Amino acid sequence: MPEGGGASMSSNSLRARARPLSAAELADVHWLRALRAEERERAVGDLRAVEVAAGEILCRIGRPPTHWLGVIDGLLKMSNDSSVGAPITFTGVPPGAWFGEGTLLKREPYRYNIQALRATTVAGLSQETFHWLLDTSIPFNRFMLHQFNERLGQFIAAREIDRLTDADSRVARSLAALFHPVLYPGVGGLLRITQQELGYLVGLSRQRVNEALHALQEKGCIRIEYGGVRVLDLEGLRRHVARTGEAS
DNA sequence: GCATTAACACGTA
DNA sequence: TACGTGTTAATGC
Repeated sequence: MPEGGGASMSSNSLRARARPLSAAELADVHWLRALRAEERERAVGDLRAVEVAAGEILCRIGRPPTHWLGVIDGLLKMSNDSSVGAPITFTGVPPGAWFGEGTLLKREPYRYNIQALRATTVAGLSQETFHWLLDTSIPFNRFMLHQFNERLGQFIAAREIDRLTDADSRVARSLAALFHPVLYPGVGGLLRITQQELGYLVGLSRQRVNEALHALQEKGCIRIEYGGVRVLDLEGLRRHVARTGEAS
């Protein structure tokens, strides 16, 4: 799938496809565990899930948000509007991630597109319940603070990745970011992502990503699997630096 | 020199 | 069959 483009969809059709979450899916909504019983009861009653097809755009720049969103399974990406200028993928959104609170808090339209890179299950909490939790639940606010704090760390890391010139290091650090255990607890040891998708995320060709992955596998940091990457040494990825001089 | 695109073979879901 | 991976060749900055 090329950068940008993809299927169009109204929020109405999303609403029509919404269903309650299964017990297993609810268990994957980690912030629920922090809530008090009555808060959790209301949140669970409000949560809905939708299946988003590959290429579908879940959030479109300029549209008003209606829900706080989380990835149950699959993979999304956050990007700018390709019609405005060069298409830029800002970040991948893996399982376990919850996002969109910024637009809800500011009560402003989306500033990014959120598009499914492949078939993805997305959960949504209505903005009314989101604001109710924000107004009443200290555990929920604590979770939010924690999430913001971790996000800030990711932001700094992203700046650092941008300054790295070595392609292998860029791939390593980008992978490490996607394996963030607090922001993306749903990823586990295996990240389901194709080398093509990783190329869009890092800003490299598929062939160069393939080469970088093999180099990282050689170092024992990861294991390449069909349609994904298993991380064996997260710290090694985070600290990855360009190999200094072979014999010159 | 290094990364990119294009092209192709091959293996897997 | 459709898709993802591994690899090579030609091209560009």
